[in-house]
Amino acid sequence: MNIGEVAKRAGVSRSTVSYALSGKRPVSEQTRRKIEQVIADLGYRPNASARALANGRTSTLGLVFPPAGGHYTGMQLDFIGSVVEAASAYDYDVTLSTSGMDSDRSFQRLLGERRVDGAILMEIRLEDDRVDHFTRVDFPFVTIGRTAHPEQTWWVGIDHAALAASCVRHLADLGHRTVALVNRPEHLLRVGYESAHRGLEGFTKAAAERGLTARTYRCGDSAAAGEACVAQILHDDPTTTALVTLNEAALGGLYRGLAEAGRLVPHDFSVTGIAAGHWAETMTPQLTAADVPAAELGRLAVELLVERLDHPDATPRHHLLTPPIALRASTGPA
Amino acid sequence: MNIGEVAKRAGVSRSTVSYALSGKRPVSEQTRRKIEQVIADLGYRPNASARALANGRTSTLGLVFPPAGGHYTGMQLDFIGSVVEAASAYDYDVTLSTSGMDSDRSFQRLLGERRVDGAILMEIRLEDDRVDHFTRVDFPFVTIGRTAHPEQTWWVGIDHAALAASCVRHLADLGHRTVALVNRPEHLLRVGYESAHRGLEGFTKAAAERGLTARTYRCGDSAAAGEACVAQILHDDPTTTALVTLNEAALGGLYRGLAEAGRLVPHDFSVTGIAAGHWAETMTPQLTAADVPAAELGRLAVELLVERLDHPDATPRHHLLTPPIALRASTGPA
DNA sequence: TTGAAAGCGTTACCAT
DNA sequence: ATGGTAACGCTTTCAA
Repeated sequence: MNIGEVAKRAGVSRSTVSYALSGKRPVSEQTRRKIEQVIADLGYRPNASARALANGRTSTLGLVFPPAGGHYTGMQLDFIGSVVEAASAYDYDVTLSTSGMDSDRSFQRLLGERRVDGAILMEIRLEDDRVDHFTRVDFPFVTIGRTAHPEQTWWVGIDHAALAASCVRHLADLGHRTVALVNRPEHLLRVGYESAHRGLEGFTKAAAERGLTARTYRCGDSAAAGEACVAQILHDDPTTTALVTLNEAALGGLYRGLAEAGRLVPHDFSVTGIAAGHWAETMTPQLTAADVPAAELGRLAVELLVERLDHPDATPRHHLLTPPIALRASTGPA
Repeated sequence: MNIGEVAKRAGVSRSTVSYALSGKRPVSEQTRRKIEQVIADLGYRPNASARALANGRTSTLGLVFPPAGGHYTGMQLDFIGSVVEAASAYDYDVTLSTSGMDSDRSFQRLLGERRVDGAILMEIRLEDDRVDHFTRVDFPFVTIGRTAHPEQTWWVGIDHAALAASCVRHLADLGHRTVALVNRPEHLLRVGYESAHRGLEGFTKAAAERGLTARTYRCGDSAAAGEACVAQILHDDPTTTALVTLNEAALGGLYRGLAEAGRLVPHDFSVTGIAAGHWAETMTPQLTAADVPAAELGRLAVELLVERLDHPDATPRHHLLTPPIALRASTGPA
């Protein structure tokens, strides 16, 4: 059941069928109906590979996210889901590629073999070789997150610095004087992970502005690491009364560590940070946090990429989101 | 930079280049080296669309998972990640498709336009029209989870009935006499969601065998719903001393509800269920639970699918996993 | 308004 | 061991 078969049964040429389908050339009402009839009877659908070969576009987007090993966060799943749904609305498929560096196998396949028309990159680093590579070969892409020099690139992101800063100010307003930052793991900072660096920067700056005593910690992406991290914080400075976390996966462990140290949240100790909204709500007490609008970011990324694909010479655009802190139950007066 | 260009520069024909690449026909050592040289210089990679058109295979697998709306669970992300990684090891890409029913748009695209060679279906229902559809059109697929009649199909899954039953027995062994089941939401049961039904079945049967008083509840996939569910459970029968949950997303709410009711876990009340391991560990106290080996399931699903694609007439195979309960800190003597 | 035919970049069969 | 060429199924230009 290819286009030739449809043409034969409808008594027209293949080109007429093609035009009837695409509407790029007028087709008489009569033949159009005849063709539609045959198509419905046969259940014909044009072959995607042939179509891709003919017009040089695959109607597929690549979504590049880092390999497992490190656990995935809830945020990442929300991104993936929203990207797939948004892409589907524009008639694009999404193929996944796990890749940390531009040397990855599946990453090279997507690009080299032209399996996708464009790509969305997650988990951006300040200096990102994947971004450099895409830019160098002029391949259309949008990043979720931004590099150190995002001027000429297309991206969506949240303002981690502003978010971390507003967490600090929120704590300062409540009277806290000694605070800690629970960041992502050491190795992510070392490779220049954007959110970890910008969050750290915002935290540090805001703490200085408010004259707070501030310490920063790197913490593994697990409950166990979070628990250990709290112990360290309280050991280093027992007068600490609040923390800001950029580490979603450690959150449960942070709570547990505080409980073990006999610090009641929010009475004796305040916790806040950046996290996915529904995750923040599973905690007890519910986490006062800047909710990452992952679904919206995914949708915006797709919209930008589609726009870029439709207008290859458009000037780069971006969206920087600064969601407000959702006040819940994990922070209180010092 | 297509195969013709390579051929020209190497001074051979296109077919020779093709055979040098695929190894399906002997090529003299000399020309092979010359060709490889040119390929390296040009950075040539065969075009995936052309290749797919020529040999009728896309080297892409479809991964069908349900649309958002209901939040995704941690398990689902683990599946996705492991499927992508395993597929990559077999040189397959993975394209995602959100679909609840066989009528979905992106689902139809994947199938109808032959964008994928085979598919992996998640979130299986006992009577699943997607499975029926795939079977009817003889499209190669593997399900994560199994239908009511899985005899002639390829699948991987976990034995939810056995897992729920062993949770019940664990509680009975601890002396609990009145227990509750926190299941997935009403609408999922109504559409015949496998894990919810089989879990319910295993729970009910095991409770009867041990002569326990048992009640079952349907609970929304959120912390708030979990909180409400616990309130209901304790209202319906205040003598309830333990619960089994199939609902990962509600877990945080269940703990909160118990705390609000003044029931200390595990001292006054035991909680157990089926969940992803690292999720179970973020809870305080850590959840004693049957850990779903999501990563392993994803890998096995890919292996089965690849096998099926390589041997179209092989007889259906499957893997039924029954992970043991990991004893943590949320259960204790009645 | 429609048809014929030349691509798109591979693969694989048929020759030599 | 290698080359020529007809597929694969679609789009689009050129003609009528």
